[in-house]
Amino acid sequence: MLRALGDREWTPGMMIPSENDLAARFGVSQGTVRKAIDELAAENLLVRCQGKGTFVASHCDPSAYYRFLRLQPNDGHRHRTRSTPLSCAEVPADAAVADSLRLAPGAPVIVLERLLDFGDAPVVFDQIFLAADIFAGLTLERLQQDERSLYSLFEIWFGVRMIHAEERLRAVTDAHAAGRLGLPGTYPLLLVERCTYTYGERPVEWRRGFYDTTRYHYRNILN
Amino acid sequence: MLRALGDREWTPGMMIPSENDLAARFGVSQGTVRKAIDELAAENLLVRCQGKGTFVASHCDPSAYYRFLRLQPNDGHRHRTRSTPLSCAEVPADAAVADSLRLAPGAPVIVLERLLDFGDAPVVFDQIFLAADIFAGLTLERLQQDERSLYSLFEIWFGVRMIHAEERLRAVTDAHAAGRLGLPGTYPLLLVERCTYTYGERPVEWRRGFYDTTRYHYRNILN
DNA sequence: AAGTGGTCTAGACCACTCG
DNA sequence: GAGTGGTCTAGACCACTTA
Repeated sequence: MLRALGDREWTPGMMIPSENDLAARFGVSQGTVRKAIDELAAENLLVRCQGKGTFVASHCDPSAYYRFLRLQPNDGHRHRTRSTPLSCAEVPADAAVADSLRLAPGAPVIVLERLLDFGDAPVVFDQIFLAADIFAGLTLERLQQDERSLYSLFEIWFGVRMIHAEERLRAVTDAHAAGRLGLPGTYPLLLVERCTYTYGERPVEWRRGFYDTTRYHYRNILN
Repeated sequence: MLRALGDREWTPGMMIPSENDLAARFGVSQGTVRKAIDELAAENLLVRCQGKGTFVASHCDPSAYYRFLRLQPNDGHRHRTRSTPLSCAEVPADAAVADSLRLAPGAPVIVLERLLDFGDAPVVFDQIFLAADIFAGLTLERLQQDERSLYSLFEIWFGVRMIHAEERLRAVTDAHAAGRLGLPGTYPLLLVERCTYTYGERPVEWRRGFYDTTRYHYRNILN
C-alpha cells in the first residue's frame, strides 16, 4: 500500500479500493488489511470515512490547510489567515540547505519569501527553500494568483505531497525578519526551522520561519 | 481499564493481568482486550513486552526520564542532565495558575524553582507550580537528596502519575531568568509554559520554563 | 514446558452513505 | 438495498521470556 501511494497509483483525494478488494489483491484477510489501513490512517496518509470509503489524504482538504502550523492565539480563536508571497528566485543552495535537502552543494534551489497575516497584522515571516528540479516553474506570479495553501499547490502543480515534518525552535533576534514583521530589530522572535518530507522519508522542503509571539504562541501536545 | 489505572488498582511499574484474564473479567474476547491495550499503549499509559506481559508505564523507567523534555543539542548528543533545585515555598495561587490548575484563586500552591544543566552550563530555568494539597510535604531538602527525575518522585511520593502535557512556546526577554542562566538581561529566551495532566484529564502541575537556545533547540515532530 | 504478547484468519453483525 | 467502514468473536499459530 505504501508503494501504491509512493508510485502515485493512488493519488491525493482519491478513494482507494475497499478492504475486501485489497484483501484479495494482497492475498491476506480483510482484518489484516484493516489493521494496515489503521496504521496508515494514524500517520495521516489515509482518511477513513464510514459508509463512503477510504481516501488518500490531501492538503487540498480544507481541514488540512494549516496542518503543520502550530500557532494559536493567546486568547479567543484564530483570525483569518492570509499568505502574502514577497519574492521567488532561483539561487545556488548553501551548505546547510543542500545538506538538509540531500542535494549537492551549489545545486539550484528556489527561495520563496512570504508573510503570513492573522487578521490584519503579519505574524510570520517565512523563507522557504525547494529543490529547483522538483519545483521547476514556480514563480511569484503563479503564487500570487492562487489563494490555496502552499502545500495544496505543491500537490496539484508538482505532485509532491508533504507527509510529515521536523521542526527546531529557538528564540533569536533578527533585524531583517523583525523589520518584515514591523517590529524593532532587537525584538525576540521564535525561529522555527522546518524540514518537510514526502513519501519514503525524502526531504523536499526546508524553511526558516520567524514568528512574532506577542499575540500568538506555538502550541504543542506532549504524549 | 482506565478506571483500574485511575483508581490505582494497577500502579506504575506493575504488570497487569494477561489478555485472557482481562477478557474473562470484562466478558469480551481476547481480540477486543488486545485492541484496548493497543490504544492505551499508544497513549503511553501501558507498555507491552512480548513474552513478559503488559505493564503500567512509569516515569521511574529510565527510558522515560525526560519524556516531556524536547530539548536537543544543535549538534552531537545530549550531555549529562542534572537538576538543581533552588527554592521551594508555599504561596497563594495567582489567578493564572489557579485557573490552569482548576483551584480557587488564592488556594495554596507550592512553587519550586530549579535549574537544568546540560554538561556544565545551565540551560533551563524552571518555575513549577503544584497544588499544595496533593503535594503536601514537598521540601527543598527532600528534592536535593534525590537524584531521580521530578516526575519519578511525584509518582513515588505522592502517587501522581503525569500522563500528558500541553505546552505553549514564546520568544521573550526576562532579566531575572536570564540572570539565573548567566546571560545578559536582554538575551532572547524560549519561554515554555506547560500544563501537565494526570488520569482523567486532571491538571496537577503548571510550569514556566526559560530555555537558553544558544546550543540547544526545541525539537518537534509534526505528523 | 508453560505462559506471555504478536499476527493472522474467517466470519458475524452493526452503522453509515448513497443512489 | 447494496456497498462501505466499524466492532467483535473464537481460534490458530508464531515469537519471546522465564523457570
